[in-house]
Amino acid sequence: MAKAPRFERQLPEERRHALIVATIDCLKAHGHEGMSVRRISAAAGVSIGLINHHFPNKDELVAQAYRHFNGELVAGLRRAVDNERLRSGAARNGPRQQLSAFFRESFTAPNLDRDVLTAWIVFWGLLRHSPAIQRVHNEAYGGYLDLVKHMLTDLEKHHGPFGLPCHLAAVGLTALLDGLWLEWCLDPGTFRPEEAIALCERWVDALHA
Amino acid sequence: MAKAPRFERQLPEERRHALIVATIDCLKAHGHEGMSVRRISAAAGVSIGLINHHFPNKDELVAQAYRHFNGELVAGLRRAVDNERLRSGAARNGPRQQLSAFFRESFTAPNLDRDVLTAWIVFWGLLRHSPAIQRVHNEAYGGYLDLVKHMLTDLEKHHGPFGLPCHLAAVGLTALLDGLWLEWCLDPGTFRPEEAIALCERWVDALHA
DNA sequence: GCGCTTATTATACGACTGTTCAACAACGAA
DNA sequence: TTCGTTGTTGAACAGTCGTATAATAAGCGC
Repeated sequence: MAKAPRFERQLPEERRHALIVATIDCLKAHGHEGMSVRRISAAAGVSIGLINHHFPNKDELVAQAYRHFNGELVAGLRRAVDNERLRSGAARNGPRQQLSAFFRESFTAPNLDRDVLTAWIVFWGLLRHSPAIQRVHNEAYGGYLDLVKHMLTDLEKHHGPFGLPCHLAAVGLTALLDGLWLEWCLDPGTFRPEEAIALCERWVDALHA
Repeated sequence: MAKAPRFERQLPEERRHALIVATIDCLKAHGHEGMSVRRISAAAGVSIGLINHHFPNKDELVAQAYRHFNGELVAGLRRAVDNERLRSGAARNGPRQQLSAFFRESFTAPNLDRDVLTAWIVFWGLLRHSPAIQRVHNEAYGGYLDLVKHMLTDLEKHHGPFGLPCHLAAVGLTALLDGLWLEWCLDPGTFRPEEAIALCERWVDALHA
């Protein structure tokens, strides 16, 4: 009877991805205390030393986890918007409907999740002092703002000019979105997700004035 | 020649306050890494053990630092609003002008400060898992929301009804304020503080529609 | 001056941190 | 089967962490 192998070798790429996913899980579950090589390696089911074999140091692992985390979020939102754009049906699926889809996606699972905020807070906390996180942030967070800005320019093209510069409109809408999302995650009892969506809808409608 | 005393005894109340202030300084300067008894005691100019003499444990010290931190913020904002209310001059100082003063105060020093966000992020990060922080949060953060809600009810009384429930208006305004403030602190290059104020003013003006 | 209270110090402890490194072993190639 | 590559392990290292504890001394009442 052949003895079972004690572990399975994997391609560096796969293993790195597994470690990144485990890192995100740990940050969502335990916040800042989850950002330790021992918790992460345990969550990934590997030994402690493997992290430093596949990543130069812990900061780089966390930075790549931030890239993946932000990428998944933006991809999910973009997918929801595209689905709305390509949807067939009676209703017209113009820029305004796409924005509504964006709002709905922002304020439903898996985005509206307290654990997600827990991870975000860890990344925000690292932003000031970790160059690796800063590098990823500059490249990744722009994608979110571009998505919002693109939808707003489309809206302005179809429904007439706003009462304020498009850049400012994007700033204001992302602030309202992030602020509502933050408030709800910090204290879900204050208001319901549908109310947050309604506030966003109202804000967009007030642009043409 | 009498030798100088090696240290100065202080009343527990004074020492506790000094330690709380040192804690806030450390959190603003170093984020989560500043939340260590060694850094805090060094910043306060005392030995390590003194913290556990005046506080049952570190969590309690941080929680009281949170209370003081939030209290100072709310007090500063309230003071700015009251100054506007009691100001003599040609312009009428009704609820609308008080809101403007509130916005100006929110988006100028010492409130609009990246270091302040650094401290906030630490507190947010503790909120999920530290009962001590939760206790303070429930009692302290309500003061901020009450302030906003009170100004909005005053405004509604003087300038006619809003197009949405007052509770929702307060939720939306605090979200917009916090979101703008968060965005600016994370990346001050995206927009100028005056633009944030303008967005808030515009949001309030759009309430009567 | 002496004595008492207690604020304050400094050390020690065990637990945890990130990183290094030598030994191990899985798995394809020859 | 044997070899070589290298993904993987786990112990060891030097730090830092929060807390407990004993020794110290400042400052007040007498």
